[in-house]
Amino acid sequence: MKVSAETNMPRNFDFAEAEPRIYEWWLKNGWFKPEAAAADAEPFVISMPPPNVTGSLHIGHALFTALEDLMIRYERMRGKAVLWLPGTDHAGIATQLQVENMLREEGASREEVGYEEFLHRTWQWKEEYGGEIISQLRRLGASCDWDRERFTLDDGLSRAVLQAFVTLWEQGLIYRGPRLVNWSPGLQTAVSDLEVESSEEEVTLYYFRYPVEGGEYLPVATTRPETILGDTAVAVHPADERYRHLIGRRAYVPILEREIPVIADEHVDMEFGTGALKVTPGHDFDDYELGQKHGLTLLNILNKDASMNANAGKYAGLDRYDCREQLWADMDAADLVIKTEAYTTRIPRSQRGGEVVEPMMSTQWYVRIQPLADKAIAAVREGRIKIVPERFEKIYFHWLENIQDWCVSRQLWWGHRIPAWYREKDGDPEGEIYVGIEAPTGDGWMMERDVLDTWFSSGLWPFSTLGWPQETTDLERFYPTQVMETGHDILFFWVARMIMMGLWFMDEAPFHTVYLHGLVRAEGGKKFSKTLGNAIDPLTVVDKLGADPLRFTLITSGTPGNDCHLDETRLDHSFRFINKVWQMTTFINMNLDGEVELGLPPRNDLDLSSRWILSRLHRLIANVQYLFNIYQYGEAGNQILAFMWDEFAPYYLEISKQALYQGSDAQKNIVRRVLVHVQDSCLRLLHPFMPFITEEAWTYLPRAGEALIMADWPQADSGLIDDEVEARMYTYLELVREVRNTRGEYKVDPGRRIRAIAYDKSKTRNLADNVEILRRLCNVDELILIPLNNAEPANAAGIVVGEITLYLPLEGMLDIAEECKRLAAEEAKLKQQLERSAKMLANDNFVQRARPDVVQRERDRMNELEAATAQIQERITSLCQ
RNA sequence: GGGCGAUUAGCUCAAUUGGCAGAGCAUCCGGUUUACACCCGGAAGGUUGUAAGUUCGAGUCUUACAUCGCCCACCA
Repeated sequence: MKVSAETNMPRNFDFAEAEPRIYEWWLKNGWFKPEAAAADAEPFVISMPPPNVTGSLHIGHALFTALEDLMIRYERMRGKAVLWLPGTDHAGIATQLQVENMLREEGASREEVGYEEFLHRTWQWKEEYGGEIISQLRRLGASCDWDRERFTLDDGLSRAVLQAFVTLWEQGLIYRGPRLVNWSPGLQTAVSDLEVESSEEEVTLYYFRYPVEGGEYLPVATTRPETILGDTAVAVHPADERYRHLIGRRAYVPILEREIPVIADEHVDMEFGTGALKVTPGHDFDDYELGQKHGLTLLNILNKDASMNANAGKYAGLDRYDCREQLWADMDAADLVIKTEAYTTRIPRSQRGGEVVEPMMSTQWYVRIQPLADKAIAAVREGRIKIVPERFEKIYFHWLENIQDWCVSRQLWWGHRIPAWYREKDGDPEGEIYVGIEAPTGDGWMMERDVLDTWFSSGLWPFSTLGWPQETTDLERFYPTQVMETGHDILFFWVARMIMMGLWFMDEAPFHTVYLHGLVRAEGGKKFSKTLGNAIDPLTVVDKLGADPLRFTLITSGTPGNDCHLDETRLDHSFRFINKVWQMTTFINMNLDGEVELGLPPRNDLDLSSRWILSRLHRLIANVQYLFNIYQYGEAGNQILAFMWDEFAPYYLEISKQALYQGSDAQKNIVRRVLVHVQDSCLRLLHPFMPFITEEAWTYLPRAGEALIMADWPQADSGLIDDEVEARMYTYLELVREVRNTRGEYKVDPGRRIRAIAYDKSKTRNLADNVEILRRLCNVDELILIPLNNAEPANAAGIVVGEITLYLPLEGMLDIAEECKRLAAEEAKLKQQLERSAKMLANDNFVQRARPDVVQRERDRMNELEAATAQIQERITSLCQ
C-alpha cells in the first residue's frame, strides 16, 4: 500500500497547543472506551485508585497515572477491550477536616452549623474541588472511560456499601459492642489501628510511690501520670522477692484514695522501671488485657475531648495534660513523688490530625475479619493473585495472619451512615437494634449516627463501580479486573481489603496482579512536603514542559516497589528526548517526497546498515516485550531512548543521507521504507510512555491507521535479528570511532574531508561496499583498498580494528614520535584485553563449564584481538623502528 | 524485639535466567556537518559499603558486620 504523509511539519512540537487538542480528539472518538475494541476482544480492566475528592494533584497521583495509563495504552494497542475506570473517594476524615477548617476560617464550627448544613457544605465543597483533580488527571493524558466515572458516595456505590454491610451483618460477621479503641480527641472519633502512627519521642518517665495498706509504698513508673486516676490495680511479678509480700493487699490511688488491689502477673517485667506496674484497663491496651484476665474494674476517666471526667474527682474538667501537671504537683506535695527522668518511647498519633490518640472505651461496630482474611491469604498463597514485587507478599501474609477485627464505625458526619436503627427497650434507648437497607417500619426507631470507615467503601471499589449489587453487563464483562496498580503504603488499608471483600462478595479475586509502586521522594530521599517547599508540583511541570516529559521521567526513574528520588535534571532530559523524537520524525518527513510503500523492502535489497538497524530494532522490540511482561517499564523506556538516541539517530539517520541525497530512486525508496518502519515502530513503543508527542508525530509518517492510540503494538520479527550483521556493523562503527578520535588527536578540522587507505584482511567482509558509513560518519571521502598490508602509505596514522587496518594520510601533520606513542598505547590496551581473553580460554574449567555461546563469544573476541595486535605490531615495526 | 529495602562514577539512578559495570546531570576538550545548539563529536571519572564463602566466572547467589530508610509488635 502506498501512502503519503502530512507535509509542512512544524519545526517544534508545541505541547501547550497540541496536548489539549489531541486529548479532546481521542475523547471525541470514543477511544478511551472499551467499546472501541472488537466486540469479542478480551477485556483488560484497571480500577483507578480513587484520589481523595478534596485533594489536589500531587506527584504521587502523577506517578500512578503515568503507570496505569501506560499499561492501559499498551493493552489497548494489543487489541484488548480496555477499561480504565476512574473515580474519587469521599475520604471521610480528610474531607471533613478540610470543611471544618473552612468553617473555622468563617468563624463557625461543625456543631454550630448543624448536621444537615454541614453535609450540604461538604457536598458543595466536593462539587467545587472534586472536579479539579479529575481535570488534572486529564491534563496528564489519562485515557480513562470518563462516562463510567464513580464517586464512593454516589447512589450506586452507597447502595453497594449498604448491601455489603447488611450482608455481613446477616452472616454474623458484624457486631457492635464496647471495646477499647484508639480515640482521636480532636476529631472525636474512633480510628482503626492502621490509622494510628507511632514514632519515637522524648517524653518524661515519672516515678512515684503507690501507697499500700500497712504503710508501705510500691514504687511505680509511668509516662502518663493522669491515667493514675483510672488505675484499678497495681501489678507485680509473682516471683519478685521485693514485692511478693504485698500481693493481695490493698493499695490506694494517690490523691483519690480509691482502694485497688495489688495483683501478681507474669506479664510484669521485673527488670523494667521499678518492676511494678500500674494497671489502667480503661486507657491502655495491655492493661485492658490484664484487666480482663484478673476481672478488674474498668474505669473511664476521659471525656470525648480528652478532658477529665467525673471519675477524676477534683480534676474533672481539666485537659489531660493540665491534669497531668496538676496531679503531679499534688502528688509531690503529698510526698509521693520519687523522681522524673527523660525517656524515649513511641507515642501513638492520629495519621490525619497528628494529635496523640488515647485508648478509650467506646461502643463501636466491628467486622469479624478472620473468615475474610483466610480467603485473602489463600488467594495469594495459591497464586491466584500475584504481588509485584514479590517481597510484599510476605508483608501481606504477616498482616493478615495477625489481623484484628476491623473497627468500621467512625463518629463523623461525612460518609456512609451505618444502616442500623435503635429502639428503646427495657429502659435502654439502644435496647433493640435493626440492621437493613431500608428503615424499619414501626415507631420509635432512631437511625445510627455513625458512618463507616472510608476504606469500607473503597474495599468494594473493583465491583461496586461496575454496578454491584446489581447484575449489570459491565459487572459480568469486566469483573474481575486484571491489574491493581497502587502505592505500597496502602497495601493493608486498601489492597488487602479489596481482596477480602472481592473474594467474599464476588467469590473471585478482584484482580490477578497487584503492582506496587514506591513513593516519590525529593532529592536526598526527603519526603516531598509543602512545608519544606521541596514539592515538585506536577501541574507546574506540565505547564512548563508538557505531560509527556513528566510521565516519561516518572516511569524511567524507578523500579517496582522502590521509592524513587525524583531528579529535576531528568525532567529536562526527557523534554529534550521528546524534542529529539520530533526532530527525527521531521527529518524523515522532509525526505519522503511523496508516497511511500508501507512495509519493508525484500531483505535482498537491504544493505548492511539497513539490516543492522532492523536487527537492532527488532531486538529492542523483543526486549521491550520481555520487560513489559515482567513489569519493568522503566528499563523498557530507557532502552527505547537509548536505541533511538544512540543508534538510530546518530548512525542510521546519518548514513541514510547518502542514499537520500545522492542515491538512485530505488535506493532512496528502500531507505525511506526502512526509516519509516523504524520510526513508526519506535513511536508505537513510546506511545504508552509519551502519548501526545507520539500521536502528533505519527501523523507526519506514512501510516495506515487513523490514530496511534488505536494502532497495533509492534511484534518482534526474529527473522530480522542477525548477530552476524550486528557484529560487522559494530566493527565498522568501532572504526568510525577510532577515525574520529585520531582526527581529534591530530586536530584535523572536523569539516575537512579526508582520504583513507584500508587493508581488510577478512575476505568475506567488504568494507568497500559500505564506504558510505565512513563517508557520512567521519568525513572520509575516498577509500582506497589495498590488497596487501605492506603497501601501507607513509605519513599516515594507522587504525586497527579487528582484521581491518585503516590508514589516514595526514600529509605534513603526522608527527612520527607522537604516532608511535599513540600506537604503543593502542597496543598496550589490546594486550591487556588479549591477556584477559587468553586467560579465560586457557582455563579448562571455563571452556568446559561455561555456556557454549559465552565461550564462543570469547573465542571470537580473542581472534579479533590477536589480529588487531598483529597488525598494530607490524605498523610499529615499519614506522617506529 | 521481629521483618523488609537500600548501599554502584562528584550527584540522581540503571544493569533481563550469574558472562567485558551503564545512563542523565555536573566536569574537561572540540564543533554554526543542509532533523535537532532542546544539538553534534570526543575525553575523564569505579577495588560495585566491609569481611568471608559458593562458582570456571559474583554488582547479581550464601553468611556475618556496618550505615541509612521503611514496615510490624503490648515493655509501663
